Amino acid sequence: MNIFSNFRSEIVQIVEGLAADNALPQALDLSRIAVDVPREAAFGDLSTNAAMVLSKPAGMKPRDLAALLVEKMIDVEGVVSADVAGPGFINIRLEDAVWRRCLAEILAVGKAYGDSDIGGGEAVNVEFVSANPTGPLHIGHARGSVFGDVLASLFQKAGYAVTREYYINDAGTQVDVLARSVHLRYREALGDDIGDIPEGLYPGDYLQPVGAALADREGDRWKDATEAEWLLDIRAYAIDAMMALVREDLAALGVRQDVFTSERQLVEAGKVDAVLETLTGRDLIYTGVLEPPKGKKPDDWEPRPQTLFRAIEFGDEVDRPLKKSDGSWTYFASDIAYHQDKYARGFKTLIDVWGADHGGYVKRMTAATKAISEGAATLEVKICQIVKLLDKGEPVKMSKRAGTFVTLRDLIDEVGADVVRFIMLTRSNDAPLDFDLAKVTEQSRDNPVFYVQYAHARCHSVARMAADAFPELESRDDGAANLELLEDEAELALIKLMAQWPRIVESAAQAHEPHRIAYYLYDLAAAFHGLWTKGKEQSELRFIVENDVAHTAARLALVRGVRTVIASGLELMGVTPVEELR
RNA sequence: GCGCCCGUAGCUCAGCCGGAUAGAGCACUUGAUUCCUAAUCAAGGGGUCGCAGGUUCGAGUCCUGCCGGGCGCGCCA
Repeated sequence: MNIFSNFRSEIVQIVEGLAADNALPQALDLSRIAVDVPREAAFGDLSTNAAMVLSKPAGMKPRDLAALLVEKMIDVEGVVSADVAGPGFINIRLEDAVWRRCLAEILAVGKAYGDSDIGGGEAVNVEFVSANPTGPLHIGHARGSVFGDVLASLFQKAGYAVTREYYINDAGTQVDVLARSVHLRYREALGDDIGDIPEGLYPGDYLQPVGAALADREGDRWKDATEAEWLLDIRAYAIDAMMALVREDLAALGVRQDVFTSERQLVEAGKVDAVLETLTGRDLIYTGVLEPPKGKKPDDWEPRPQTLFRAIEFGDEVDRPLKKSDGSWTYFASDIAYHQDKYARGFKTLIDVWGADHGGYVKRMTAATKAISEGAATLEVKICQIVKLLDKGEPVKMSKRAGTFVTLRDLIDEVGADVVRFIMLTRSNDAPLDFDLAKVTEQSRDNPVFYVQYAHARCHSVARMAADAFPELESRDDGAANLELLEDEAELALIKLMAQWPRIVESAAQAHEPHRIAYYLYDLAAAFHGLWTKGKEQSELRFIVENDVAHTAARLALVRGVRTVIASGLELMGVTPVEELR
């Protein structure tokens, strides 16, 4: 049940009824009608802009049209009053019973509350992380990982058929560098003195065990061999080892992707040649010479004929190169094939989650997606801005050589996966994020993870205390509670906030903004903490009322509702709701 | 030089398809604890929503120009 969308349907029916009676024109555009929560609780429970958005096409003054609508609205089930306000808003007040029924529904459906079918089972592909298989994930990957994972969960809860996907960039020059780095570690494991890691190779310690395992398995057969002899084998081995590392890191963060697509396999299966042949057939690929970028001309710039994709025709600024000078495909070329592959697998809605440093790449990829699907598929790229790692307000030095940790795994070991996940969603993806190691484990209102978890734990605490005070309540289910005993404004306000959960889920899914979940949970936690303290100041409002099983049962039902919604939200974020804080 | 993102309270940031008197936390001031976890709560001060135009019944939100910060800009991914 979603009170807001239900009521919107009522309004639409009223307008259509008036049109049928010729009191309003036929075929009005009703799409802009919205039902919201008024800014001030004093205005009422719901408000709608219907009269204002329809006034012009209806040829009526907003307030006159509002008055017409109000006449019908007061007859709607559950409505206490409907009033015209301001420029033509209609404020609606609902019977308390409506809100109590809402609570009853939350208790009945549990964590499924908030599930929606607006997705209609539509297939959505969310590609995220897609880090190069050259090392463990670092803190920068953490944000994209959590963002993509929770966005996918949101789609699921909103009724879409989601695929979580990881693109393995195992075909470029980076993985050759990886292979050489591993060969060095392999020789090291066999006793060679390798000295300092040469410039241009990966220096990380994490390659030592990879080299050692290789030495164990293969002996010294490649020790003094030429690169041509070992490159393919060691590269394949190293990529597998790195992907195993990445999967472990993702698992530690609670992320599990459905599909891993290998760039190399796309290339070897001829998918790149195929898609580019198709585009060539449509005259979207040509050989031309690009202008150097103005104002920032690379030192070694020289005009050169290149194989180019007509990205300009699809909204990009310049046409984009597809081939390197050595004849191999650019990353862009194989990425076109990859997106074509996703489209061919039936996805018309594609989402890519990228880091801020890839922002300059968005237009060409959306252009290419339009081209390969001939406009049938849309790609939306979500850019996650950088994460600034701090400790007590001071930036943490990100030296690879120094002991300061930078990997995702170290971060998880330090503060826990739940904290990492929650904090990564406390900002819009467009805004840079400060991740302060000291602050995120602090137990204060300033730390949203703690604040929300504390509210959830308090809900459990009340239940534990109540079980002692009223053992007979344990065997009773919430359905037996008389919710009419919930009369205080603060109690009803809490239910009204919970009633917003389904629309929060829907709007966050539609806007592709998982951070709204975190903000909502913070608000709900604040309302709950407020009611708690109110009970300290007015003892008749305490959840557990001495010698009054009925009131206690009703309030326990309310608390269970809060707990359900918070737990539902936390689980959507992939965060474990805790029952006790220590 | 061009493109993308950002600019909202002293600081860090929310603000849903344009909607009513722009919100939260921190910091500051004051108050609440024999009592379900005070790890919390209540109240108060604090704003030219970067600047200037435009569209609209209505703009923090949309459009244009400018200013400031970040990221990126042919054969890295």
